[in-house]
Amino acid sequence: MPELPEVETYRALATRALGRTIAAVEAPDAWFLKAGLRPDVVVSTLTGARFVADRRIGKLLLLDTDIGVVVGLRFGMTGRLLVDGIAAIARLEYAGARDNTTWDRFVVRFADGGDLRVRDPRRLGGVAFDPDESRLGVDALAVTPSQLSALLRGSTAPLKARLMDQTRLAGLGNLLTDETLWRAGLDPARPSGSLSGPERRRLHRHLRRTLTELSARGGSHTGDLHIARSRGACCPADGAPLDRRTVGGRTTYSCPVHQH
DNA sequence: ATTGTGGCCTGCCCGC
DNA sequence: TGCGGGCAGGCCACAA
Repeated sequence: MPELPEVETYRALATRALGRTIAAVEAPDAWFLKAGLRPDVVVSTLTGARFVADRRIGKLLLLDTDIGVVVGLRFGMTGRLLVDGIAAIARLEYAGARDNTTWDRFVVRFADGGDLRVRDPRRLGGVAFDPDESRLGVDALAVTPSQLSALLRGSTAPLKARLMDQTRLAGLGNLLTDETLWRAGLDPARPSGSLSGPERRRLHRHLRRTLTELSARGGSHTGDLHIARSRGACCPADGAPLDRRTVGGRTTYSCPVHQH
């Protein structure tokens, strides 16, 4: 599903859409529009405008326009971005293999004939104008060791829940978090504030490494833990049967032997 | 304020 | 072969 690496790929693809005049907008699914946005408002506002910058904070893709409005795109767990018929990601975990234009929830047509579209089978994503960027924490790709320590310190919430709290750290979803904690040898259910200094530094190191490695491999579903889980239920590191639990309200896989 | 829970949405997989 | 229940998780509203 779209976590930070996928949305970063979407952002790079969206660069193709910059500077092109918007000739038409289709918002066929009013439910997909968030924060009170209405289809007629989306259409009338964006028609004639142009995107001038692409940005990303965590899993939120931001497209600045030349009229001052910022278009915020969220992709939920099955949303994909296509520009000029090019998909940033061909197939998405959990999203199904088929392509279907009836899943296009938001389409921007350019005067030159191309288009930008959000294709989301399960409709868990959304489009908003001027999303509140201050509600998102520091981006997981940019977080410093001291920032990570600060957001963990003093909290009794499970480590996994804290790392997935988008208001504190933006970009990690279920798969990336499980993979990072598995690599760092940390129990997802540990109280966040219980980590020692060395453990926090270890977590930071593995967070960075996991993000860059999985991005290079092709996405948040390419982690060693995730791949192993689909084959069997044994830890790829030490062969122990993996634990399957609910932590922070999410299905969680971890190794009882090397994660503490 | 912080932490926890349930519901939204729908394609797909499994068992009958 | 068809059917139905359960599952997946990002995000938000709401409860404690």
